[in-house]
Amino acid sequence: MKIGKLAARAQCKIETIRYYEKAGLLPEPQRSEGGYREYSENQLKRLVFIRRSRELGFTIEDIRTLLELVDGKTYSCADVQRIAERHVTDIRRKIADLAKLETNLSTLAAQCSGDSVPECPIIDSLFESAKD
Amino acid sequence: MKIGKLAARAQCKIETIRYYEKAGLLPEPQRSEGGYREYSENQLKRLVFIRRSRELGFTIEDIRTLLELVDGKTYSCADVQRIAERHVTDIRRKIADLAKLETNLSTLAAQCSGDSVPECPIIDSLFESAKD
DNA sequence: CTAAACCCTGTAGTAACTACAGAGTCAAGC
DNA sequence: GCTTGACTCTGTAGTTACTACAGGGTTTAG
Repeated sequence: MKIGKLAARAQCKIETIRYYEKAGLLPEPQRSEGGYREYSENQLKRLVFIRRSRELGFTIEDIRTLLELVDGKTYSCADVQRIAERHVTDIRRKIADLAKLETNLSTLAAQCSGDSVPECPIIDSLFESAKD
Repeated sequence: MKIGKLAARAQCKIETIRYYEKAGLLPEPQRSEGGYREYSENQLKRLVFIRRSRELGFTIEDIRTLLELVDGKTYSCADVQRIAERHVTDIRRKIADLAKLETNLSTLAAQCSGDSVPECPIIDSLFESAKD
């Protein structure tokens, strides 16, 4: 199958596939006489693996590691679990940061009068130098 | 004061200040004979405003808008509130996305045996084509 | 046989910085 | 007077994970 078909079946863009190839996540595929990339079902599986990993928020680096483990057939469940748990920790930290932000910002927004006057607690607070 | 002092007092890097200048958030300051940037206390206040806005997660574009409102002295509390509330909505969406991710990923990680065997529910799930 | 649909490479753009390289300026100490 | 070190300057390239062209070549349907 050619790259367009692969992209449609894997639900990603053609450029993204070429990007993954350059990044070393997908091996260079065979080429047709005219120089077109030709993909197999296995390549499709691999691409879906990559897409799903990205949807779970793994970085390209993480995915490279996961694929190396898979390719080397040397991976253990524990290796993968370790990568996943580090990632979960990251996500939890991000959530906590955003939650703090949300609290701060909605507190400030709630203090706004909503009037068309040039006095605004948000602006005032941004100009203050102190910080909690 | 020169850029190094400004950076120290505003708690940001020298390069960041020059970046903000290029981005149009900070006006081009006066120069000394030798060509060094010279800053006033007002410039410091403005930079702190920018830094604090960034800490609250506003984009450079948002900050440009806020500063235009402030500079034009035409801003109303309602304008600012609108920008802030759009941002809060963004943050809430991001939190929800991350929370979903966290649930998925920690469910998967919990299924891992943690053994040094090459069978792993995470890898298996990534290779599946179906998706909820 | 030609026009549309597909594919190719390579480069530049995105956000918000950060990190140099290679050069110039300034103040203090000897 | 000179040197050394700390500071600053501009300009460019790198970061992440793509996306969007430009300017070509290939394939296929009518």
